[in-house]
Amino acid sequence: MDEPRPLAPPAARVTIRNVAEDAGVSVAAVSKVMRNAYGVSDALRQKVLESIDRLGYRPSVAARGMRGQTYTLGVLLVEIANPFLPTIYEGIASTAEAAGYKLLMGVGAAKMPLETRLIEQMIDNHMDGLLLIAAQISGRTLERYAQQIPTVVVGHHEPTAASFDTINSNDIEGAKIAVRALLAKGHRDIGMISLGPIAGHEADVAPQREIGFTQAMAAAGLPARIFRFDNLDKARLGKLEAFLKSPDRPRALFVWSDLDGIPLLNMARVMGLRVPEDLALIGYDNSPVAALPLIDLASMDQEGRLMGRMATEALLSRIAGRKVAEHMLIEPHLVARGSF
Amino acid sequence: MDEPRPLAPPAARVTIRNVAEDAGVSVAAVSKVMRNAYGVSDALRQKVLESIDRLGYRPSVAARGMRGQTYTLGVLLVEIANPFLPTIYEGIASTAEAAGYKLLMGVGAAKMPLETRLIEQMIDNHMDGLLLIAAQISGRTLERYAQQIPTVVVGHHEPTAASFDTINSNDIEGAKIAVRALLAKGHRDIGMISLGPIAGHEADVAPQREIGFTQAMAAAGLPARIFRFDNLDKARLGKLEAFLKSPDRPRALFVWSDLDGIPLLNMARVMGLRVPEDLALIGYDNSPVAALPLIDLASMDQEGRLMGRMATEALLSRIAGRKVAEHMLIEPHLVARGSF
DNA sequence: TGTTCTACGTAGAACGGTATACGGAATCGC
DNA sequence: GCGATTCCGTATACCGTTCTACGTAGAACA
Repeated sequence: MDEPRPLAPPAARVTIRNVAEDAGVSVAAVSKVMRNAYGVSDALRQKVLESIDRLGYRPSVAARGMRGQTYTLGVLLVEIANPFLPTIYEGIASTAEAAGYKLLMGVGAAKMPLETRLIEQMIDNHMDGLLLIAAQISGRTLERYAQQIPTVVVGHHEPTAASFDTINSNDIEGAKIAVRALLAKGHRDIGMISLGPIAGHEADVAPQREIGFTQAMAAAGLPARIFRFDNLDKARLGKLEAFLKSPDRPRALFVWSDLDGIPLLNMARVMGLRVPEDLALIGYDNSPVAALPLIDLASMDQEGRLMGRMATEALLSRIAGRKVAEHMLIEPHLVARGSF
Repeated sequence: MDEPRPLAPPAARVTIRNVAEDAGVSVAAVSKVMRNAYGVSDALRQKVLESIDRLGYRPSVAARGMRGQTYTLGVLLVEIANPFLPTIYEGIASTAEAAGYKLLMGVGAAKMPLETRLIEQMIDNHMDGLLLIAAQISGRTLERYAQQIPTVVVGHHEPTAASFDTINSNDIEGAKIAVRALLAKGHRDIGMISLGPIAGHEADVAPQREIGFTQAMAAAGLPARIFRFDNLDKARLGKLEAFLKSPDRPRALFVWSDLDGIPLLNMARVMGLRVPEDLALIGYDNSPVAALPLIDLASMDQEGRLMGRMATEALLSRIAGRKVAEHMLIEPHLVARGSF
């Protein structure tokens, strides 16, 4: 064996200098062509493009970031397993690609310190903008970061935020739609399964849905019973089961998310309850599993693709210079299935 | 309104120079502390660390990447909706974090040109290494990229690759285990649902599982019937249904992935077939949905967390200088449930 | 024809770090 | 006590781009 060389130079990169030399022009000229900036003749552009093609040149994002744009957007996801993220991501990806932007993602795992580190990491990578999907961070912290980098937030209600945009499903209205659908089927004893009590600041979607639920029930002159189960509680499934078995549980349930709705429906059937006769259910997110015939869980659809597209468009316009914040709500709709 | 200012300077960044000035030392000294490089006294380190803390300094990844390391690993996922990726990702994330590396992800959407662009993007971002999860790219292309950046591939069999490592589940053995389990329950008329015919090069997991299936059936002296359904075919569900209805379909099925296994099981029950009496099923990936009592689909578990950890460790050792390729197989195990 | 524009192209500083070469002080070996 | 070695810290080149300032040539204008 030979000496422990310090990482043999791996196939030297083609740089802008090589292109300039090959095309017989200045480095700045090549840079201009890359950014299709002002002041390049067709003849020069042609020469440069040929050299770029011949040499297979790709600009270094890192080097670019030091002075100009990186044409990269950072996407921060709560957690990777969440079933309604893919549709949002689709909307983001197609819009970003059409605009010539690349995406790079980080996963926050629903832990705050990790999320802030990821945001900082994306700032450190000189990304041009940030898309936060269902992030848990507080609005104040977000305001601070948003002053350093154009930011758009999805799935986090912060309607008074000044330095970033928010795109949300109209969660209040969504809950009302679900309640009205249950009422229309003749149900009166309606409860809600929600998240909490810890994650309970109004920015999150669950409290918003609670508001809608409470209002819709009040409008019908009915009492609003809300049952909250902690997301991180390991015994959560057991508690949900105990809840189903309790004698005075509601006959119909609006469930804040299919994440809880699917296991609930599942347990109910296994316990021998007839759905919807003994227990009616409407969930939220319209996750793919809810659509399985064996599950057949009615659910509120959030138009994830549209949310993704709108969020990305907002971010691009912010990058282009917009300063005034935009806060948008998208109307959800009910996907009716056999569970209610 | 005022003039269209060119993006008001957003809260000037704290640079290494500010820290140096604040601590009264040279820029190089600060750099050394950051990289805990050789040649710093405790006293100096202390001063610098205090300044870093006071000023809230974070090094720019982009600037770092131009000469040194970025301490960032790129993770390329086939597609975001795949249910067995989260466990792999968990293994990757915990290992990388423990080693002081950050992660940034890209989603290939199972499209080759997109995948190559993402790999190039990660190279352009000066990432220190690449983790490709179930990428579709050909081995030859991978060899080329792997010479530019340390690379480890997961879920893609390429046992002779010289310039990158591969970490895989032992898909041949996994299929054999499933077949043996079906045989042990007395099933003889066993078929396999696989992917194809397009994606059919041996590097992918489905053909590997076909090999194991064929060998195990041959060992039992039974004929091996394989039914392939195209992944991208919009009418795929309809074809699966037609398959279930055909009179000579096998009584037991080994299904290459829960992605097909769950809809199959679902359709079977809806059609009134008894599982496992009329149709026995074993899937692959042990996705969370398979574990739902209403589904209760037996499935091969790939030890995703372990795969993620091993892949990351391999990548780190490659970054540290290892040049000889490693190819590892992890033994899967059956999670027995009521479906067979 | 001389002067002012405009369009094109270039040189060189800047970005924020890392790596290398080097100088001075303290320690070591004999 | 002296040269050699080790330890610590600094100065400076360098990474690959973009951006600013400027020079030059041809066109337009008077």
